Amino acid sequence: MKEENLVIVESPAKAKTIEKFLGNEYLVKSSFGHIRDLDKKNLGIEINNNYKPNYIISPDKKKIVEELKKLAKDARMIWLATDEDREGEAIAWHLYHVLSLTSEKTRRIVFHEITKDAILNAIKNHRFIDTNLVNAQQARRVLDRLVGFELSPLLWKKIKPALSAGRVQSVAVKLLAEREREINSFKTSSNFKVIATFTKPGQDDKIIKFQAELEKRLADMEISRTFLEKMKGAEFKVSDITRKPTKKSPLPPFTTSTLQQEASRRLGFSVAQTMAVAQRLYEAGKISYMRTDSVNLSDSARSATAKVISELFGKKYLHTRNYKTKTKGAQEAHEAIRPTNSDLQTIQGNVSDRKLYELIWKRTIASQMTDAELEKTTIRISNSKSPDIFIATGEVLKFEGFLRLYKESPEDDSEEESGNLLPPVGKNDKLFPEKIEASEKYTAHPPRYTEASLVKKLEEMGIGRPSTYAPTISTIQNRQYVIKEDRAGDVRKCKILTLSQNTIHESVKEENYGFEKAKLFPTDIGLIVNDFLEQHFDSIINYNFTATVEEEFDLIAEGRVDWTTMIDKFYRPFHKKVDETSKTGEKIKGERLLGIDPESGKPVYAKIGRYGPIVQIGDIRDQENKPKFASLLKGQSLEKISLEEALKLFRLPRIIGIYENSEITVGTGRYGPYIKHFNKYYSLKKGVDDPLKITLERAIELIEDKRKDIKNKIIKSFSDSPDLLILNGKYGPYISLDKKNYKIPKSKNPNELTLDECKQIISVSERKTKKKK
DNA sequence: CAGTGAGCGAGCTTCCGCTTGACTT
Repeated sequence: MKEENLVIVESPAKAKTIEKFLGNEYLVKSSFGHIRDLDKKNLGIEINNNYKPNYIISPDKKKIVEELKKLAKDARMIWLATDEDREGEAIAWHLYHVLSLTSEKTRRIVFHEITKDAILNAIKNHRFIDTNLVNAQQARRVLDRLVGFELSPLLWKKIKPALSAGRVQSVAVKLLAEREREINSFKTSSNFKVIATFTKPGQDDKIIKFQAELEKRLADMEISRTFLEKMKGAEFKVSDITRKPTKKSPLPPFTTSTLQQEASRRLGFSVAQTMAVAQRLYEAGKISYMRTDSVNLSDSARSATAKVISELFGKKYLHTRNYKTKTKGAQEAHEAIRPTNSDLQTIQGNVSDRKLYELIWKRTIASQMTDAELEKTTIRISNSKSPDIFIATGEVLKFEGFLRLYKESPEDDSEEESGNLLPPVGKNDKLFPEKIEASEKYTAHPPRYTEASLVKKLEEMGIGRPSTYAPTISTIQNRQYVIKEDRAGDVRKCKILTLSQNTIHESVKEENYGFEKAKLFPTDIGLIVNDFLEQHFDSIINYNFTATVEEEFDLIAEGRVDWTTMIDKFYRPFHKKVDETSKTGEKIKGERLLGIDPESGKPVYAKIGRYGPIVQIGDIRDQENKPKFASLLKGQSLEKISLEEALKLFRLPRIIGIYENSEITVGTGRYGPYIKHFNKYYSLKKGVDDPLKITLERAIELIEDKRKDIKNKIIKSFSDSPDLLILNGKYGPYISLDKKNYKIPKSKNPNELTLDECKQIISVSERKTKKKK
């Protein structure tokens, strides 16, 4: 009798696992997350009916809901086993109503780990749906909808269509905008770092070389020179030695956010890629659930881990521990991300799957290993000519502990890098400097965010959830508030003064700096939207907003505040502000006057145009001479572009030469820089070609490349009908005619299609699309 | 994937959190 008991969880993979634990009088099904949501067609909330939410069954859930309805009807008892957090409670509540359940045949159960004991225990301790917690979720949902669906249309009206704003995404953009401006206003300075290289005879007459750094940095070149002059003929001795034992503890097992960070740092994964791989591993039963904010391991997982450590490394390396989460607002409905089978060090599968799995395995095992023990030695070195002190530090690993398995940073992996090996010295030992070098060091601006470091920051601020980190990062890129890219660095000169053999030598070293790899840059639109929101809706995108409303959601969950009262208090002033802002002022274009064009005497502006950032010579109101426009190039921004750079852009389009008796021109259009030849367009390679500098040779190369590509793309053409082509596209072969594309049935070989067959495929598909309409 | 412009004004866009597929022309 499988129909006796119906258990509903959120994830199908979880359902499969649980079914194994429970006897066959239990049928375990999943809801695939939320089954209902606010109506998307309008606000989905009846403002004047005490904020009554208008829930509708999500289109992609209709099938599963029908199935669950049927099963629930036949079952004797329904166990709602969704996650024990706000969202999980709401899912249970929606199920209860949508499936028309009754309190007699419904039980609410919860467990935080998927083990037999945990589940049987949950069944014993069943309860009923917590309405207060459900109401806290409704408040969360309604608030997010109100903010998103009132602010977004305001942006369409004031800035441009299809933009968006929200409690989470707008804060993410704000973080990037603020950091970018910090970087723009950062003034680089330099000072001099002084390093002395000493030699000391070690065991077996081996000479040990080691370095010591001057305790303070010197302000400039002249001061450095004076200092080195003073060091000529100075005598050095050890004035003090300290040895201090230190410990390094392992990091806790992975949460969604820390997994994303480590996979980014060590494997170079984007956050979306990490989640896609983790999802595969989860569905294959290799790892526990990958969307979690908990660092907790179940008792059984911990003892399995302990067994592995004892077997692989011995008891000496075992130190089981419980980690406590420090994350604000963590709901801890699941375990940490861990391997389901601790014995499995690696898995079959593609490279990414294997690498991510091994990372998870190592981190989990290491979390239950002993601390690493180190000894840090500090040698202070004084000299006869000045009171200044040189300091040499070195670290020796006494016991590797968890480091045997999991190095803290990728750099730790290279053994010899671990630096300065110090010689055995005693107090008052004399030391002889081989050379002393003062080299110029520049201060660095605050780092730009990567996808992963932005997630980390959001998590620290308690904004967003494990299930939304990756989608949020995608959203701000899709809206083109932010672009992820590499940017070329620059070269600068570092002055070096070297004292050796009693003479001072001056040299210059070139240093690369400022190279950015896969960093997030706010775009002009991102900055303008952010400024607009900051100006009018600071209270919403303020870093404290989420924290404050979370406190209120907690009060609702405790039954101390009515959720509609809370929403009303928020909505009234908010909506008033939206109305006011909507009425006043005109479109925001981020316009900036750059200066006067020396040729025409007209003003030059930078602003957002219909298709993105542009520069403009002349006024729009000038009826006789319409203004001239030019698009900004990649890497340029409205905020930073200078008059000189702007004027250069007007040199496009320009003719760069003749090829095949026809002019080649270079310009920039709405899709970026291009070259034009015979009325055909060829895009320039992003990040490689500069339209202001491109040569005729390179342009011809691009034209020939594109011609080759087109040739390779054509599988078949017909002389009777030159417009009809069989092409090789991203999704395989297809037929192209009059800018429309048609799918080739799987049964046909594209190489053998005749013209008549093609025409038939086209007419069949035309008929189909007509029918749809 | 193809496209390389700049006041005609239709109808559309959008939030955050739960969870996985379908299959591109």
